[in-house]
Amino acid sequence: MNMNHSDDRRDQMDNETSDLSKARLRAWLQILKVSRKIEGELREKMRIEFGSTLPRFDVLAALYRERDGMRMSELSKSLMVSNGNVTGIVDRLVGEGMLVRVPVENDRRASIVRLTEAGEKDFAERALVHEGWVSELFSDLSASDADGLIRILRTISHHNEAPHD
Amino acid sequence: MNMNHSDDRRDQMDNETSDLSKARLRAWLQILKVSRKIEGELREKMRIEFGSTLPRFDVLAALYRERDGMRMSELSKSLMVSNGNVTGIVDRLVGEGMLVRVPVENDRRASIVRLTEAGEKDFAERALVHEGWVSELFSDLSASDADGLIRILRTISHHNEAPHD
DNA sequence: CATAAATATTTTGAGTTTGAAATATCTGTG
DNA sequence: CACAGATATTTCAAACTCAAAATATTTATG
Repeated sequence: MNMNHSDDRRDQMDNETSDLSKARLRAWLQILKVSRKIEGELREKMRIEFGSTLPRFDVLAALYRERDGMRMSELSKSLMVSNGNVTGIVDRLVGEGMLVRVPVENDRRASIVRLTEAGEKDFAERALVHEGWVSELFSDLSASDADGLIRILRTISHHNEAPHD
Repeated sequence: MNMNHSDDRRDQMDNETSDLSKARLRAWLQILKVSRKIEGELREKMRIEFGSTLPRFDVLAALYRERDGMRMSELSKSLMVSNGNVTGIVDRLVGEGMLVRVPVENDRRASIVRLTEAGEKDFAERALVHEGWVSELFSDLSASDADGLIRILRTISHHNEAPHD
């Protein structure tokens, strides 16, 4: 009966802080837990089976989807890592003969990175094995739960989308 | 009509590879995408608001839940990172006056790491702000979707639990 | 056309991360 | 008690990661 505006707001905050907010925090911590666990498993398998690493696999995967190659900036945006980071990974993959840097016509600042023939062939094989690993690690995930998971995660991604370009 | 055993198996594999297996791979990629995006946001906020980092926050959080302190090995197991990693993070947090290393009675190999009074106070404040950030980043996540997400992710965690110790 | 601003990439320095090796200590077996 | 193996932690080298600074080039503006 004696509630004023600040009481209202405080009560609302308290509820949010102790219930929904906590549930979201738990959800985030669970996402973190699963992604760390799975990344750890995949990293070890990559190392043992392919003598390679996850970041390299990610770069190869991005370039396998874009057979005409990508610019460094496109690559770093697509992988959500910094430009400087991609430089190092690509350097190593070039050293391994998986990638080549191709100069861009009419823009000498930029270069296109693309898979070599060997890189394409190697990655195609690795991708199949990788998919098998993931399916195994997620073998308790039914088709409907997979769909549910994707739907829920998309609502989160969309909210945190890069401000409209 | 003319199917033999190997045909059966191949068809089954093909179905799994092209359907359930692909759905699970998509689910994994979506987990990865969300966790990278959210980690990036939180990293930036940590840096700007607290002049600190996520790994340090994670260590403080683990020790805030265990006020009597933890051993280095417990800490690294709890955070799912390597021993050597924790050593460096703890070194820096000790340097900042947030943590202390306390020798363990009867075992001179080990030491217990725990929050200092200042560390406890600082972290308590940061944790509240952090929870607010997460709730904001997850603001499109309803209570029931948060619960659904947690349930599904738990089925994945449990499958990949450390082999019973 | 000069040149300021924008863009693409690399370099740099600090921090994080791993896996393996090294160090120190403890425990169990003879 | 000796000492082999187990355990706890640190050290190490290589890789990854970021944010900021530096470099090179292009574009737009006066």
